[in-house]
Amino acid sequence: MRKGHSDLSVVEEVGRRGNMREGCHLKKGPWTSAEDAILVDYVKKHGEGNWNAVQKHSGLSRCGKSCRLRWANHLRPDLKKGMFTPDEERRIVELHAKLGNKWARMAAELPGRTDNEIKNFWNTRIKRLQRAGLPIYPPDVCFQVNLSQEESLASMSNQDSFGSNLLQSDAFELPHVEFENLELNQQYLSYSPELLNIPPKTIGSSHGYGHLFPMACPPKHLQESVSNYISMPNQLTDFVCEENYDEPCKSSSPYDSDFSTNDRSSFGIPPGTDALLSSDFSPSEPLSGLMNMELPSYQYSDYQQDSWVNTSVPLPLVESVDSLIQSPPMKRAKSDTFTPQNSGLLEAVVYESRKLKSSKDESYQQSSTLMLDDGANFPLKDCKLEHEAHCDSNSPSAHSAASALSEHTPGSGSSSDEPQFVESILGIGCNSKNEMPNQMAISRLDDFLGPGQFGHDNGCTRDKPIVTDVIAALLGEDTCISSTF
DNA sequence: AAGGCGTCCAACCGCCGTTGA
DNA sequence: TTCAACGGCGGTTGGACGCCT
Repeated sequence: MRKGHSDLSVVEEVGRRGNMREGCHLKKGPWTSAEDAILVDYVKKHGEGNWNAVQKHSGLSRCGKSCRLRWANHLRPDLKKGMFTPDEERRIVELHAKLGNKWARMAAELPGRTDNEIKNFWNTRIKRLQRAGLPIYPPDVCFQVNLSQEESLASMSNQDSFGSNLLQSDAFELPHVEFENLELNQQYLSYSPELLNIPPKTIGSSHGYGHLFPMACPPKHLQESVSNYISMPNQLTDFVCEENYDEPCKSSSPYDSDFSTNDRSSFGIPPGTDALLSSDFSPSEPLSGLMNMELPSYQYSDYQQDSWVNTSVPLPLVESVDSLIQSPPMKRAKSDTFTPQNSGLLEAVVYESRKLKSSKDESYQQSSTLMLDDGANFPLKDCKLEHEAHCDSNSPSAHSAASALSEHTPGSGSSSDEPQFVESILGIGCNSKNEMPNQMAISRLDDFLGPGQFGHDNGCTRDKPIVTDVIAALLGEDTCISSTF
């Protein structure tokens, strides 16, 4: 019980809502110990459930809902009180990566914990990470989630020949990329946590999660060392390689040892998951302020469509990478690489005008990127619209996709969002190389468009050649880039 | 000491699915 | 089949508290 609430007000319940009857005088506000005792006594005698009867039989001036909530969150004998243990925290992160904001389901997996507790924990954690500009999922969690989801995806798609073929192939083959020259591990390890812009509380509180997260603005020398690796443009600025600074980064798995394959996960986005459908995400950008917190599992930041441009054109110059790296992320988000994603209408207009201008001025490669951009717009927009009419709103992916469509479109419907749309489908927003083998990308497109829609007879069929061209172009360049390393 | 600010968390709100009459 | 009651769930609110200046 909180202090200072002895003066509980008795309020007239409007009776319009829920199960409250009109005219009933029901208490609101904090519960007193006397009320608790009454409720406990009642439940002991009658068991849980039938909460509206509590008021009738026990004289409690509380609505059934309130009784249920009180019991479930505070009076249940099996409740575990106190701070979350490190294991529990980790479990919550994993579960959230898998389930999204399904607090009740998460609570079911954590004996003695309530959905409210977990929700509060998550929300404060999210806020903390947001402030620090950090991704919300640690790499290992992302990887685990990805693995499990890949497995379930594989089993689910047995009936779908298209998907099945993809999955039976090396759809999720992780390209082997080596970074012999990359001494990032060592370099990162040499940094003490205080170098990171992470509040000490964050670092310490999550037992390994806080300091695991990338920082928004790494130290200059780190940026410089990182900038040598143009394969990892700005993402690297945010990357902290492994869970513990005080231990060398171990290459316990391809995932762990390979930046190029794990960088998506490194930024808190489980690869091969709904996140790819729900939105583009940007590991290279902090999540600060712009992240949609509701996203199932794979919260995303709504910007960074430039990253796909970065990866779909030939390798950027080192200088440009440097400039990217050395630009404070938030500043960059509003600078010349900004997108209207989270901006106002005015910015969307400016973005459009710049895009138009650049289509005239830019070099072949740049313009080809824009062509990709625009080429992708067209068919996918059609498909998108058709899909919206067809998709099962109950399906998580459909929901995610719908979210992506709606939430990605500030001021609703700026076509400049379409590249992001494509990007989000293909999952190349954060890092186009390696992690997205061609077939996987197509598989995701198929997922997005609906089971079997892509590549089958459906409303999008007429656009398929264009779509595939776009994908091929993207992936071709992807492949090209990845093979460079 | 006091005010501002951020964090925590209990409780409420409103929507939705289920159930039973 | 319809409708109301109920219960579950996720989002949001607002007060207490602690830290900082």
